[in-house]
Parts: sequence; C-alpha cells; structure tokens
Amino acid sequence: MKADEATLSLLSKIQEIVAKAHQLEPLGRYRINNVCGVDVSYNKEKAVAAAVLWSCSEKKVMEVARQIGKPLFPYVSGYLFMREAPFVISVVRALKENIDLVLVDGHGIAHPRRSGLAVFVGLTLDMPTLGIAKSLLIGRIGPSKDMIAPMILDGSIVGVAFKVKEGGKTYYASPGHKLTVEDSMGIIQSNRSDLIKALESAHRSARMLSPKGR
DNA sequence: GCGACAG
DNA sequence: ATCTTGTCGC
Repeated sequence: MKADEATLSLLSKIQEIVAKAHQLEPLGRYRINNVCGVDVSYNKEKAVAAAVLWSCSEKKVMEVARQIGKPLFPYVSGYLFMREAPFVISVVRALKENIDLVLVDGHGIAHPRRSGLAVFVGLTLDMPTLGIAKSLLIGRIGPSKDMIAPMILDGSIVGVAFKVKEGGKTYYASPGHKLTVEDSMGIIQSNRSDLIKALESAHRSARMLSPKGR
C-alpha cells in the first residue's frame, strides 16, 4: 500500500484548511479529571484501536473500549491522520463516560502544516485534544527547567517537551483543539504522570489483541 | 543534492 | 507500528 504525490498534495491542502478551522481556545477549566488515552496497534491485516478513560483523582482506569479495523491508508510521515484518525475518532466515541481531555498518540500543531493527528481528531470530535508524541517531527527544543521545555517552531512556542522521571524518556506534547499551549503547560506540570499512564494503558489494551499480545 | 521523517 | 537476544550503560 503506497500513496502517490497527487494524493499527498490534496491531503496537504486539507491540512491547511484544518489548521485554519481548529480553535486553540482556552480550556476554561483549572482541573481536569477524566482523561482519555487513545492508541492504535497493527499486525498483518488489521489495526486495533483502544481508548482508555483514566481518572486523575482515583488514579485508575474507569472504562476501556476497543475496536478492530482494516488500515485503508499507509503510514506517511506528516500524514498520519489519514491512517489513524478513523480508528481514533471511532473508538473515542465508543466510551460512555464523560471526557475532559483526549490524549492522542502523535502531534498536534507541532506539525509541518500545524495540522497533526490530534488537530484533526479534536476538530472532528469537537473535544479538547492534546497530542503527545514520543519523537520530534519538526521544530526544536528550548532550554528546559523542571523536566519541561518549550517546543519552538518558526519562532513561536507550539508545545512542550517533558519527562516524567529524571533521565527518563522525553515526550512531546502540543495542543490539538480547544486548548492552548498554556493549558498544555499547566496540565503537564500537574498531571504529567496521569497522562502517560492513560496512554500506556491504551497502548497495552491495543496490543492485547495482537498476535504476540501484551 | 543531502538528510529528516509522528505511528 | 512491527520483526527480535543479548547487551551496553546509568
């Protein structure tokens, strides 16, 4: 499965439109409790999506939803949304509990056209979304303090690079929709471990249906 | 032209 | 993402 240049050119235009349509309005909420982590795993012919509702106050998984589907588009850097958005959007809608924030495995506005997977998902679901990736796609990292550093793109701060533990893995978070960079910063400062727990839980749930499992 | 390149 | 054992480093 491969994507031709004409298709990618069209998708780029869609992303440019999406980038102008999404809203990075303030979350307007000081405390978030129900965060939804979403992840997608793959094997030969199918994709397994999992959404986990994690309660920051109770420190535990409240609900899990899983769906299996067939990938209809290949992975192309910069166009991840075309491959995963359908699964992510569908599995989040399957949850019944109330969701304060959706955590997407990938970037938000820290993207070449400021239109990463989290932006597309947030706009479609009309819910606050924060993209959290495990590697940098574009931009640079500014000076860090307290395991938090600004992600800089074209001279402006588009997100936050952070670690949960000293010497641990670096995560890159950027807003997708209905949340500002400042909101992201605040949420990470107070709930970073919960965010990662929600995503790791979703990751494990998605892999549970893979051939090797876990 | 060369290197980079979310999952 | 996924295929995979031992191994380098803190």
